[in-house]
Amino acid sequence: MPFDEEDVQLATRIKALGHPARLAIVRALLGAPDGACRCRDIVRDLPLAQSTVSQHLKVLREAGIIRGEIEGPRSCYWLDTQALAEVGEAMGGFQRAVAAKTAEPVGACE
Amino acid sequence: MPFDEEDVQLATRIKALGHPARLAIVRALLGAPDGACRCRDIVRDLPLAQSTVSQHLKVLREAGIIRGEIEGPRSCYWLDTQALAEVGEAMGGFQRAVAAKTAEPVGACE
DNA sequence: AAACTTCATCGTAATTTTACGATGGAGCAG
DNA sequence: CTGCTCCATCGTAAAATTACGATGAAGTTT
Repeated sequence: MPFDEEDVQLATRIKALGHPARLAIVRALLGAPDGACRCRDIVRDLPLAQSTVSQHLKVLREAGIIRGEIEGPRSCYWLDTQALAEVGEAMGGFQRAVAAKTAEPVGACE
Repeated sequence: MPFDEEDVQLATRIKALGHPARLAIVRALLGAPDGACRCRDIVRDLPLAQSTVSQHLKVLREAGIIRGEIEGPRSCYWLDTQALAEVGEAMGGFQRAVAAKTAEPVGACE
């Protein structure tokens, strides 16, 4: 895959967020009143089997979006705020570029 | 898939952006000096077969990120600025929520 | 010790994604 | 009309994703 290494990582992170369940997980982590943890609650709130949720957590972990401590029974996850902010930054860049363009509509098309 | 319809659409759009090639396509469209079009140039700039690029364009089109006119030879694509801005907005929301949290670090974990 | 809860992981299956070459349609150039 | 370029689509194949249930490890409770 001849693509920029940095782009591949960004794409991986974006892709990790591209699933309703994982979106829900990130929101749950964001909304956690304590620092950021949680886990069995996530399973309880999602309409998915426990093993499937665990798998989604793994995807997010491998993409670097979240971090986790897997000690014994109660595991614990929290957001990698840096990584999430980086993705947000990239998207914000798109949004800003789009805003700058919206003045000049389509242009050369036919 | 018992998920909120709105979340499914958002996830689909995010997912569509989660591939280096499609990221490159969006950037090319953003960087186009004319309004927004282009097509053979995209193929030329990507290290992928023409049919593969066409498929990526289809993914972006079906996710609502881009729109296109497929008249005869020179097809033409442009960004759905609204849709892209919406994704950016959702991500920006994450970024902002993260920024509000960064003061209070981890919290309840062990 | 025995039972229970909380998870990660494994095995499995169905579906989707990714990528290519081949094919064929549509317009343009000769 | 013939050939050319541009591109969507089809057929195909390999790999990844998504989702379950089953299993078993690691603490906790009784």
